Amino acid sequence: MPELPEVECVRLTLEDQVLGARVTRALLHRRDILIAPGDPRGGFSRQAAWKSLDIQQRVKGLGARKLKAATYTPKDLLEGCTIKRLIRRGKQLGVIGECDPEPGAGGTDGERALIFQLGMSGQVLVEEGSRKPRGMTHAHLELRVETRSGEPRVVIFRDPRRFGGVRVMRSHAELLEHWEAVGPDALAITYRQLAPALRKANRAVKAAIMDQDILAGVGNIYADEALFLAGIDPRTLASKLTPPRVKKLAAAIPKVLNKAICSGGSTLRDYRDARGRKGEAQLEHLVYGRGGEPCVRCGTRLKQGTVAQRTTVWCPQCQK
DNA sequence: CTGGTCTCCTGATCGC
DNA sequence: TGCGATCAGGAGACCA
Repeated sequence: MPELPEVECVRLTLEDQVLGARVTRALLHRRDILIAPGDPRGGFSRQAAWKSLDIQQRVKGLGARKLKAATYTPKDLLEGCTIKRLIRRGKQLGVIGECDPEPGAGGTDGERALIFQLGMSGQVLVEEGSRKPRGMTHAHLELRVETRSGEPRVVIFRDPRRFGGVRVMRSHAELLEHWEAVGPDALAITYRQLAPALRKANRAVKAAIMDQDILAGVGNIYADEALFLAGIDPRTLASKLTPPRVKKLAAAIPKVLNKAICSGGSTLRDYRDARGRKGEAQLEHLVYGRGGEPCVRCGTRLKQGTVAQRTTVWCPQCQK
């Protein structure tokens, strides 16, 4: 379940593997993973997409369907583009492509961008070779690329449960505009940014820090970890937190995230980085997944319950 | 408007 | 060994 550290690990691996590579072909194997610009959940409704599913269909011509759909061209999925930048905000991964110049025209023909949202089970993988490996299931988008040194590689968006998706952005600027609506990145969160948002939040602090509009990047795992580190009961009303406690929390969040990045992210079930490697941050979880076990700090039995509709573990002694 | 609840989806795991 | 039930959870839709 990718949260910020896992997405950052994928980003770093992609940067290493395919920065500067040219996308020779974009293949969409499943259309309903696309999220249209401006549309909350895509130009293709999930049901309509399911009924009209065309396996291995090339992107071109999708817009001709009688769905209330945005029209996508291969270029929109970066075909003919060079991968210029790999950026991240919260749990979202942005790929910026610079398009090849049109024949006869000077300069380049602008930019295209994709945002990968991994959801629960999404992966972005880089494989050697010129096409997706045989037998790989749930590979919804395939970008065949040629690296700067001429090696064939393939970037694959794979997402068994399809809680994730790929957002099509017409330009780098549109991507940045989209991200402005998201909260500040959790890795660089400060007390000054966090405090006003929490003061207004009339709900459990755990729900508040998992709200991507308040803070981008914290999910269920690291919410529990950060709250433990800060010594705050996850059920505490966010608006009732005193400034010193918010300060503690603002410090704890980047701390747990950074630590997890250094360990390669948390692999609980199926998280892998872009090279298919597991992370090891799960070995360092102090509370997540440890309900009923003794607190590492005081030995008290860790409590497990539901907060903000999520399984939550905390120490009744250390977290008030 | 805010916050709580429902829902999407598949694979892993568990009890019998 | 097989199989149904249960659980996992990011985030948009929906509703009070």
